Amino acid sequence: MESPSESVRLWFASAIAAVVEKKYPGSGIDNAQVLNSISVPKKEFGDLSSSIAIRLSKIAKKSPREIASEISTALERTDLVKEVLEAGGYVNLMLDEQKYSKIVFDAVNTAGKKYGANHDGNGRTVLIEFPAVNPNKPWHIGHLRNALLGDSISRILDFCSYNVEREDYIDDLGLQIAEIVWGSRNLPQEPVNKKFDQWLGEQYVKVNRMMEERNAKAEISEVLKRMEEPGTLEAVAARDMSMKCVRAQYETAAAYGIYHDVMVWESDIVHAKLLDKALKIGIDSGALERPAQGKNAGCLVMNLDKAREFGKAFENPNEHEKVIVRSDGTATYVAKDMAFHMWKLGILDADFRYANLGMQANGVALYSTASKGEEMDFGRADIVVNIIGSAQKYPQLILKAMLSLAGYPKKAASIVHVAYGEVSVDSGSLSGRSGGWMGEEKAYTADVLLEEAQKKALEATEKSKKIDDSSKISSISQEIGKAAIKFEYLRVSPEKPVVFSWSSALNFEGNSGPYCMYSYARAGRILKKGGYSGMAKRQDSDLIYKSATRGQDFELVKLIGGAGEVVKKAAAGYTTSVIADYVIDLTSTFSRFYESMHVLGDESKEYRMELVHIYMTTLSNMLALLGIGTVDEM
RNA sequence: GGGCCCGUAGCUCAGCUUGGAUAGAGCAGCACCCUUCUAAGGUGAUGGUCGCGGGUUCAAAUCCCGUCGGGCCCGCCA
Repeated sequence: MESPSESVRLWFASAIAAVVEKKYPGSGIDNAQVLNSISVPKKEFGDLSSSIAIRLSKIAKKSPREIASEISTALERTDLVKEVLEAGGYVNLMLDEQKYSKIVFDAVNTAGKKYGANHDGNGRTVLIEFPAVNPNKPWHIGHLRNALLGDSISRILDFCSYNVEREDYIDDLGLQIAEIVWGSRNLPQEPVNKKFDQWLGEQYVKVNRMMEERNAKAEISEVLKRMEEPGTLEAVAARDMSMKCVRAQYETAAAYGIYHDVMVWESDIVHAKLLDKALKIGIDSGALERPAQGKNAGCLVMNLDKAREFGKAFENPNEHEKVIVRSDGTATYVAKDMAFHMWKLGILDADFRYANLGMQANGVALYSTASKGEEMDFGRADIVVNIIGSAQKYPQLILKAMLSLAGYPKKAASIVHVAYGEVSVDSGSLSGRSGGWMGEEKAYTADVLLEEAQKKALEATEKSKKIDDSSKISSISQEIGKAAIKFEYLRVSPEKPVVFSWSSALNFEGNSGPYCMYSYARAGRILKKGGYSGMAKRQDSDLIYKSATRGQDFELVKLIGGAGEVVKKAAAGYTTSVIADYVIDLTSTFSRFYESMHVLGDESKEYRMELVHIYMTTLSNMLALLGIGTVDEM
């Protein structure tokens, strides 16, 4: 499935390559180089441009202008070609606006909600993990970055025909949970008078203070140990409390329109004995060793010197071994992660059972690993995507190196770490331990952020007095609030560190979610006023293309024709910012179009309404990839 | 000591994978545009040593080397 822009680009490349082959045989310029030389120039130069003549000039010992003009003259002409001209050494292609418009309009109308999609994934399974927040506090604005990235990347991959499994990892056996189990026995009982994750997060801050006062380290490590034994009071309490917390966190997720397919619990990984199987593979393959002497004697370690081929990170003069299993026989985090990834990639068959936790608002059931329940076929993924903070790059590298050394280099290569910069606030850290997420005036939680955004949207919607129905105002405002937040998060590339500010997170103008939604609503209104009723079914419907010009309407047509290439780029780089960027380009081009050309004015009406229609389809498809919905009016 | 990331307009960012024509948006500020399809909008002007210094190249924000500033990682923590 090629997008219109891609087809034209490929055609242009092959046409140029044919001329080059004929005029300059043996030049060494191949098709890939020609394709690479093609770009979209400023509109005064045309619609597509190739710089190949500049490259050829040295080989051919002629000026770029001479070569470009030679290529322009000899280039094959088709119906689609209006003109091919040389300018400044470039070969510039100008498309026939009527013919190309028809191609784009047909492509959008044929594909509809699938316009921009492709089959690149070919049904391969992607297991994507996000946000893996510890189950002892509400999602804060940093966790939200993870969740929104994961959600949007999932949508993009799904659009590219991957079979996407959205997985969340729940660490119910971590130190933080042990601390809160300990706290529940030592703190005075307080009633749960608010959302459970919020309540638990606040308790956790109190627990931390008390732990320090009482010097409770030894007691807590005892709790942690007992938590790992199935059936103990501690294990049951940990799981129970974690589940309540995750349920509350998932209310937040649902409010943002974020859903998962399966939760994997650390306690179930332990019970399913994944670790033993994984370690056996590690030892048998020689990836894991037992040093007889040195500081790590008695441990099971990975030899970092053997991992040098996997990156400079392992050329560390200070560390030559990574401990995988401690001398007391307990497993480190890395060990568990290795086992888990062996499961994700289908290297280990786990005896996971799954409980159906019920239908979510998106119509998909949520499953959770459990001690008993159904058998399901989660895992066995072709590609594993982990949305994890940049701080964990090194552990992720170790994981991949270890899988390679254990004999699975291809599987290791199919693990993708989408690393994102941490979100911070002026006042400091968002840590759960210190309670930094609680803020001073307003808590930095995903819940509060959404509330604030929706409050602001409600004020703006009421103020504009465009809508009468109050329930409609409320539902529209909710969408707008969500959109504002999502767009602000997803428009920046993930590695960029972010210092959170309320004013920029709640941006409603310019490059923003609400601006895009406004553009959509505005377009819809034009069609409504114009009495648009679908592409003209008349025999002579092709006549509408006579109205196409090379003005702002064609700028919009070209941009719409390029949606598919944008999606491919986003999927290839696991990045959402290219979509956001494109959407801004699209909406502002649309604004220029309708400001400069009256849609319902004259005999061009049919054509222009159809253009507005395909614009709406494209915009809504692209916004959907960011998890942003559309509204009819605002 | 070693490694990774970030540095582009006053502010927030895109562009860097794969080098190409005068480096793009938004916000703020300036001047305009609501009797004409919704002003959450549009137009115009202003604003840039692409951190800095070298190198490669016909051509560098983009590639290479060095350097400065900021952040992160390198544990028998998770």
